[in-house]
Amino acid sequence: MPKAKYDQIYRDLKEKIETEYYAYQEMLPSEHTLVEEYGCSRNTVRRAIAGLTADGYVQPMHGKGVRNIFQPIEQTAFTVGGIESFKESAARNRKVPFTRILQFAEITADKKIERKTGFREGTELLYMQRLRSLDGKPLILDHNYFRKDLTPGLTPEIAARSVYDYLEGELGITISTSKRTLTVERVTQVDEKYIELKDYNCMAVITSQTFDDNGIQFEYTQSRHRPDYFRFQDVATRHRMK
Amino acid sequence: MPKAKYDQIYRDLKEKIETEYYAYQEMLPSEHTLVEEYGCSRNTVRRAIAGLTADGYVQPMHGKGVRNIFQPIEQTAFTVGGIESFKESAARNRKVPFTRILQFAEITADKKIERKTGFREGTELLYMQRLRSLDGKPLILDHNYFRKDLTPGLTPEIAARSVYDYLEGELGITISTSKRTLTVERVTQVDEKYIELKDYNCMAVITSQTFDDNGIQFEYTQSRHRPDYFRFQDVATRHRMK
DNA sequence: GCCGATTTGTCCGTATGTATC
DNA sequence: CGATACATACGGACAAATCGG
Repeated sequence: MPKAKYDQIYRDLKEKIETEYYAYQEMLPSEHTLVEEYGCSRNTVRRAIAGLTADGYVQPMHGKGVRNIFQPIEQTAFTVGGIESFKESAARNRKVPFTRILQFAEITADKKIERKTGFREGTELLYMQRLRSLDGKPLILDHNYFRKDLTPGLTPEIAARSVYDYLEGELGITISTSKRTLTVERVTQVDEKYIELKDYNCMAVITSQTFDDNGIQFEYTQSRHRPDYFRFQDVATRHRMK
Repeated sequence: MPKAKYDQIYRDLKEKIETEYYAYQEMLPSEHTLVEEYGCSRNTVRRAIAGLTADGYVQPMHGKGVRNIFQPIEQTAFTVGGIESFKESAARNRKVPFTRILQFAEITADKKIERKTGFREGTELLYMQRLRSLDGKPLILDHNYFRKDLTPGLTPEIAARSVYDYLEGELGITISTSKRTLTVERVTQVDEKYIELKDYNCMAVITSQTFDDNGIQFEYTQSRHRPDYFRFQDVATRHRMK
């Protein structure tokens, strides 16, 4: 729970933007004004604005001001954004989540697994396969690999509820960085068996390596989504070239 | 061309990480050390490190140091990352690009286009449809909408080379933010006509709204990729909850 | 367990540069 | 040209986490 001042300002401005207290395309108050409003230094205000910029909420313009460029999004499909557990995503998308464990096993990484997951050969791993349903419809098939030594006491029961709740709540692990790759792959027999695919022959696939606050990878996941319920969102800023 | 000191340091460290001058999982020199090396203030060093953190290159650990968590990626498919023109992406993926113009027309936004693109009804637009090939293989189908008043003098000839070169070079437009949505959609007749899809019945689709440095949207693009040559990469950091 | 040294995190005040109006 | 606004940079202070003795 960050009580940092810049984070308070960040959240306050974010809410004012989301609730359209500031209109789309409107200028925010100047940094100088915000400094007086919040009773802080200019650096602190700038830090909050930097966060909103990274989120694609505002765009600072040299010499002119900071423009609100936030537009609310339509939430039809299942939208993926930052690092979230399935449970959190479901709540944000206002769906009722359900998880069914298909497999749960302890394995040791071999060369093949090393290439795929990034875990060194010989690493003790927990492997699980989970079918995720939203509002009763099976939509997502997850293949997880957790480092066993970093996730002690992880049982199928926990896996059916929320692994992240357990890791963050019980074990005190801080989840920090996730490197993700998004591809489109052919359906497998397992996909077909558990997910109603109509005539789709592809799945939207997110593979991710997740690191804790020590920079140690504790998870590798492949998450296979039914195409028509998948949506991934992102804001990019152009890096000045050369 | 940014000559900012923090950017110099950012690039220098980035290169040292990419060339494995610092090994994977190794600690970078402390901020204090870097301050002396580069002859700058601590804030400036910290700003460079913040950039590397956002890129997923390093992970700072309170009280311990900054760890290198960069791993080079295998470049088999066509990898998409930040905001890039097709030409730039092709160069980064070491492929020879070719563009064929399928359509080029001036249109006026109606209600339907407004909903899709975010451009207000009545806005004068340039619409173009382009087939992109890499190493001779047709792989990507682009549908672009540009605001006509912001992109004067844009011809089919320019569209065949690089629109971004023209906008940034000739018109002096600064491209800054892009909001992207990634979905998987069924193939259309146009897809089938121009792209060798084997038996795939889906395409990887990136839709994006791009803004200039005034926060004005000047482009809407839908970019349809052949699944087996598509790869999207991303680094996410977990926001502390509540 | 305590203490001090090291390292990163937060915040402040100020100065100067640059773009806009 | 001056006023305003954001961008960069510096230096200092204190807090919080880590580590070694």
